[in-house]
Amino acid sequence: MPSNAEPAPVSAKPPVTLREVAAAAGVSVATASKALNGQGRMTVETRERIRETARRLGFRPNSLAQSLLRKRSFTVGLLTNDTYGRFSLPLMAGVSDALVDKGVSVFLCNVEDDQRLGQLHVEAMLDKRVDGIIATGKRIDRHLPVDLSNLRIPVVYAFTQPDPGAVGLVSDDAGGARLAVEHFLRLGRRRIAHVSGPASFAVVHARAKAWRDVLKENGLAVSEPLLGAWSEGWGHEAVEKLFGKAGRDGWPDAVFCGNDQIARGVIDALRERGIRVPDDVGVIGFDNWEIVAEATRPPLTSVDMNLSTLGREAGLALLSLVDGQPAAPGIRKLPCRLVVRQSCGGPPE
Amino acid sequence: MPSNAEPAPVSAKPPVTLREVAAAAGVSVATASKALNGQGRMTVETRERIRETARRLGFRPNSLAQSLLRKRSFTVGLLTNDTYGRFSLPLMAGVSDALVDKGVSVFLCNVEDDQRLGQLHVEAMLDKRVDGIIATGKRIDRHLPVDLSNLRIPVVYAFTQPDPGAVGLVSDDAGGARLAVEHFLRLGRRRIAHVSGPASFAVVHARAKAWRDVLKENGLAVSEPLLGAWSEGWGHEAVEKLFGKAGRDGWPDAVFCGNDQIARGVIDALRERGIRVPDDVGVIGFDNWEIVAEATRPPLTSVDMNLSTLGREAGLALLSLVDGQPAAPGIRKLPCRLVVRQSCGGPPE
DNA sequence: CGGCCCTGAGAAAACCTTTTCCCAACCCGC
DNA sequence: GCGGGTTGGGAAAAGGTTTTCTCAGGGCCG
Repeated sequence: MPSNAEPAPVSAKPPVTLREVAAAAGVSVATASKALNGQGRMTVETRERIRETARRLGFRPNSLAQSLLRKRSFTVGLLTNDTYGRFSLPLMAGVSDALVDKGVSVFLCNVEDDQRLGQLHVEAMLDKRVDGIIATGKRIDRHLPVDLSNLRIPVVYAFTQPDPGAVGLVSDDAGGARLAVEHFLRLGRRRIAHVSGPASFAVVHARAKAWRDVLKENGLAVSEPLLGAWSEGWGHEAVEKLFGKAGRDGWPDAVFCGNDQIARGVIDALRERGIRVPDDVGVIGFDNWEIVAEATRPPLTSVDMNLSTLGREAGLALLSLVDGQPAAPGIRKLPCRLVVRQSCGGPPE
Repeated sequence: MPSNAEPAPVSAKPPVTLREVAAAAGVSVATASKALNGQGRMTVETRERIRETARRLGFRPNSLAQSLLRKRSFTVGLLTNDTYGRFSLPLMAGVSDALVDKGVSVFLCNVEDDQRLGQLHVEAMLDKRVDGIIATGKRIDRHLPVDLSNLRIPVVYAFTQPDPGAVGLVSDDAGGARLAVEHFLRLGRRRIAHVSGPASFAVVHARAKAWRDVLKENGLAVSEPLLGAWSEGWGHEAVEKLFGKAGRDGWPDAVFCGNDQIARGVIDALRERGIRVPDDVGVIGFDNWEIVAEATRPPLTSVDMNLSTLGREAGLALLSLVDGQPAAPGIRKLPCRLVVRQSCGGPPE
């Protein structure tokens, strides 16, 4: 039973093709193509007439057809296994932002830690003829569960362990740690403890080494870092270890934490003990996870890894690789940035 | 000066085409295509020979060419303006997971709140002939800064305000609030306060209304909800308002919070006042942001909006729209789920 | 006035796959 | 032996664009 007052379908008419534009302008498709791309030779009038016709008809070239011919799809794949963490999102946004302006779109590929899923996504990308792939992870020292080593298209690794000989971008963790410790030193702090995550993370060692190096360079006593978990709970425990012993003289006057959650735990635990932050002890975190850093009391000074810049750089690096520019393989470290809030206080008077 | 010991290029050889497979198998491309797709008629031997040849050569059909012909690209666009929040990530992962198995890839489009960026991305999607678009936001009651209303391809809205007449999926905030309040009631709590976010958010009212409704249905006294910000700080303030007045008798024995950060603030503030959670007061949050919910002391019972399920459903809904199945327009609400931890205690003895 | 070059534009191939139509050969029954 | 049906497989068009080649006409120089 046909309905007689059906609303117009949402507009099923197919997109305008170049052929239609050419017909409407009274030229051949070849000429139309050249007119729109600024190629070939023709009178200014012809070119303008075609352009105007295309505009009037709302012509937009079919990317699929273009890609098929040019062997460039203006598309890249973004692999990640960090779908619940907070690292990948700014990174992905950075990639996307860097590329959208160049007309390149990004396929989101969530591979978790699942080999099958990784395989599936990589094959889908290859079939769709992406121009390149960016691999991203939640850990700088771990591989994604996929083999990207013989892919015939360029690959850039961002915030994850690259294949040997590939180009990788990571944050400069040691530099970030330096930033923090040197900030403490500038403020006159001298007994700077370090509380960080599990020893199984490479960044833990990189940051700890930088912390120790800066202390040594400044002729200060060096102790062992306290390694535990990436959690608030561990921050509490660490405070117990550091400030549990009697004798205020042995207490640190600054704590550099491996991430913001630990720092949060440290600050809370210090307050519960009646130790003032920043007056008695300064605290610096890592990651600059704003929602945590701004909720601590006082707000937390923290090292920002500039992940969206990292993503942006990764996108641009991939693009130049796609354009055939050879890139120096190896790992490029991007600087961190210290975001100063109120957990370190000012210089001593 | 040509180098004489150059390492072999990473393998610049182009992918195997169907034509090559056909030639290798000694048949025409038509036959090869039919053999691989299970179409047409030919002897079992021919079919197997072609398949074997394709396998041996590592043939993979060019999606671009297929898409061009079939007028289906097996790609969809995912628009979001929540690149730093925690809502979009599980949602995006859900979409991606639901689609990858169907061979559909997802374009990530970060539009922030930028009209230009939105326009850019939508045009790129259209040019790339996506089969459909999923629009996602960080707020259920706000539009994305793009017009998706006359697009000739299907659009599904997930966790954002849909256009009238479009299909939208959101979480059932009222249902979620019910879950929380009824849980309190089952545990014997009777004086249940509600602390939530800014009145400018629609969800604040939806949840508050459900809270009030459940109380009324159970013949309990109803007060005004405390509306403020989505922050820990507001949780602290709210505790001051609720528990500042003398007279322990007037105090609530449960607080239902509009999100986990508020709940965190509430729990911390209660502890600072020496009020025990859950013994004296039960607390429930919203969002089930694990990293927060598990860090509160005690760990926080919270309402989970099942965002990855929401994403999955959005993906499937879009797919069936793309397949031409008409979908009932309007907003579909997906149930929430209460994740019980330790901030509510057991039933009273 | 003839040859040459330049200009403006079109025809056709190419990209890779799918699908429709077609054809030759073979088998069967009469 | 011949018409009709079936079987196995190929030719060609289609999808939308880009690019190379070709070509006709006109202007210029000698």
